[in-house]
Amino acid sequence: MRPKNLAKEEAIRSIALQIISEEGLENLSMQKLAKAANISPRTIYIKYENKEDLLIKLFIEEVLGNYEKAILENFDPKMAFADGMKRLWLNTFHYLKNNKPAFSLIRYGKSSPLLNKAFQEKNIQQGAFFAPIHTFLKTNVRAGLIADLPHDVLRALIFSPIQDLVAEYFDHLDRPLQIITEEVILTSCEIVIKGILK
Amino acid sequence: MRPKNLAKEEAIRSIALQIISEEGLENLSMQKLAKAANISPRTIYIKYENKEDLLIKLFIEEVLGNYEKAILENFDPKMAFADGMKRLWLNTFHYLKNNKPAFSLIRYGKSSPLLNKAFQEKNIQQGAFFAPIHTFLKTNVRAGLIADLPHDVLRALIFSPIQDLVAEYFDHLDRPLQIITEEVILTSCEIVIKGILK
DNA sequence: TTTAAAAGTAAACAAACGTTTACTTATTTT
DNA sequence: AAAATAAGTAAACGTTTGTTTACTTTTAAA
Repeated sequence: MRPKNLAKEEAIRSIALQIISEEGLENLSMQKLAKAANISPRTIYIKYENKEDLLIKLFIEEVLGNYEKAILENFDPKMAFADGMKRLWLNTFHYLKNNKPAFSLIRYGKSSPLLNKAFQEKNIQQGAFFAPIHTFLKTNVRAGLIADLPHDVLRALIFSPIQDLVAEYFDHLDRPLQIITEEVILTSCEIVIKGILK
Repeated sequence: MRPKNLAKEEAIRSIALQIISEEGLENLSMQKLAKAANISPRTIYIKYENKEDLLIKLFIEEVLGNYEKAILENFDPKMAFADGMKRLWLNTFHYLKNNKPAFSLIRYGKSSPLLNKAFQEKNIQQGAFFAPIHTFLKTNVRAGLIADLPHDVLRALIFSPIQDLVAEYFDHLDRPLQIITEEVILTSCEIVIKGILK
């Protein structure tokens, strides 16, 4: 039998992300994607059941999977709190800043009911994404080092600013004065650490 | 001449938001909207040039306009820093929690290139949204009370957590234990204040 | 009371949509 | 070398898309 062309699978994913990033999820169509990837629409349906299946797999497996791997690089839940935080923030900053298409779909993951629902289900059924971060926060709460708040609340306090800072990095990209630098990220991280430490 | 039916205009806006919130921006169509609002598609085009115009006006004028008004209620840039922060956080929490359709479109404003671009342009050309907050932060930076960082960075540090907490409020709505309460919001606000104060 | 004109409707337009049908190509196994 | 079969294509399916055309209704002003 004929073996599948992995380059075409990769093209489907990367070009879908590119369209979403440049034109928006609401302007992604199967036919546009096929044309841009230089394949027949039918080829997409070999790998994916339908458009929703494509979007969900792209989001959960491709984007969130890679994002998780990148964020957790050189991170260990047993690190000292401030060190762990800085590692996570810098990993997030560098990965997202160099992967705008992935970042775009991640943002849609919080807007689109389809993607948000898929994320919740995955998070409940198959063990949470970013489990080491869960451990990290729990450990530091138990050690009495940081505020004793539910995990989801801590996550919002600690990681939403860095995601918004990356968004600002992209928004300011074409302006003369680039304000979101690694130095600003580290300063911001220290501010967040200061707030959360008891 | 026949006067325009304001109830129909209002229906267009509120039902559009409802569809976006329940089915996603990517599933809003002019025909679906017309049918749900019990009007002819043509009627939408009396008030709006086209679909993009509708979305932009809905986002900028309707949603962000009301959001701004609600957030700034009983707020004064001259308030003490902690008081101002708590006022802004509580206003945000109460308004968004009671206006899920508006919150949905606000989230799309950070995902969708169309809406994000419209926001940037409006923010630059016609004076910034949330100008009193700008003043508030600037004043407190100048007074040496809070970290001296660019306004956009301060905004990310201070307001992205509350928006994410509201998202979690909605995500947890149907679960037995509601964790995002006003008490949690105030505790979180104090943590953010502690971090940002010099 | 007629008239001007915007508001509004029902139905239709071409184009694009998600998806499938009918078929060809390429490769492994026999 | 033949048979089996998944990968892949080109073209089309019926539906829905955003938008418009042709027309009717409703009101304020003349």
